[in-house]
Amino acid sequence: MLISDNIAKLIEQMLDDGGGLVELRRNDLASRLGCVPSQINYVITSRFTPQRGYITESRRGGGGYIRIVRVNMSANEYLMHFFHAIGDSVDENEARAYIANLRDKGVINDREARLIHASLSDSALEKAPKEEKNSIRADILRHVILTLLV
Amino acid sequence: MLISDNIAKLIEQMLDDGGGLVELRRNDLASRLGCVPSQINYVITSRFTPQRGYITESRRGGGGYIRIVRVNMSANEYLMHFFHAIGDSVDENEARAYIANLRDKGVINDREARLIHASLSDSALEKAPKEEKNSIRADILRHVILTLLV
DNA sequence: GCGTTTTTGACCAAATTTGACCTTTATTTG
DNA sequence: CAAATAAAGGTCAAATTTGGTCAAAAACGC
Repeated sequence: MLISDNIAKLIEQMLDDGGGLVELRRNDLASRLGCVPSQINYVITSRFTPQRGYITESRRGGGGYIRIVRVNMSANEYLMHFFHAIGDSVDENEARAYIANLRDKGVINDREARLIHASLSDSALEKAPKEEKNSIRADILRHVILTLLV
Repeated sequence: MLISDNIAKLIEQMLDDGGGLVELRRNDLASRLGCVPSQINYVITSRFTPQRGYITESRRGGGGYIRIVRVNMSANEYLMHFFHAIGDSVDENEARAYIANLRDKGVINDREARLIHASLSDSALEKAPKEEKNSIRADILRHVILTLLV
């Protein structure tokens, strides 16, 4: 297992323990997991993004910290949030992140998540011209989200 | 026997062992079989296609992999009937008819039907070039149906 | 011989890991 | 109190580790 995955797993754990909120010390975490401190930043910027439903903030200096909050909204709020967050281009990984999020929040179930992913996968869109693939994906995702709104 | 056939045979073997799912490292497999890595791609794109009932996805970078899922084509008679009926072009009306049929047969529920329709609608695919719109729709529909079989 | 499939390899793209150097904030010291 | 120092966290780019693409060459089948 990758170091980054371990870092992410531990942070998720801490979020669970903290009811969706965690405040960590970057250097502690890094030395606990045997990695360089900047790798913590890498994991946070690559995995704990707003698109995946997290908000982060931090502070330097003595008593510094990194705070991560798992966003919690109603299903419709989530859908609206994502609907607006979708720009005019979404790559497969972003799509995956959105879908995983909706599934984790219980807005869609597993089967629906797989269904939506199938529609948005690179593989399904392979015939679309490269330049437009991501904007088509964004359009599909937007349509799907509208469909889910009550 | 062709190298490609050996690669395919080994992957099938791995799929058997993994209950229809395998995650492989391209470079490992290539060196194990004494071929160049790109030949693995060739085999996957020429033999492990959605049309033949396989779904693939991959990731680059550290911890990268190629994942292949083999769908159980005999799991659902109705779905397979539709799956095989899909040509390489599906217009919105045909798509609607497919979806309605699947819903009437109880293979998908109302919400799923709406979800799938959202992905296949002309409106969602408006950015796709006119000449390819219907073949992209066919690809998406195929992927969706495979997903329902998993 | 000709068209298709397979084989190869050079070059590309993406994700991760590391480390040197930078900025901000709190605390200590004169 | 102001300056110095210590204690965080931030940035960025290079190196590394994977897989992807594409086109030329070779092999195959008719």
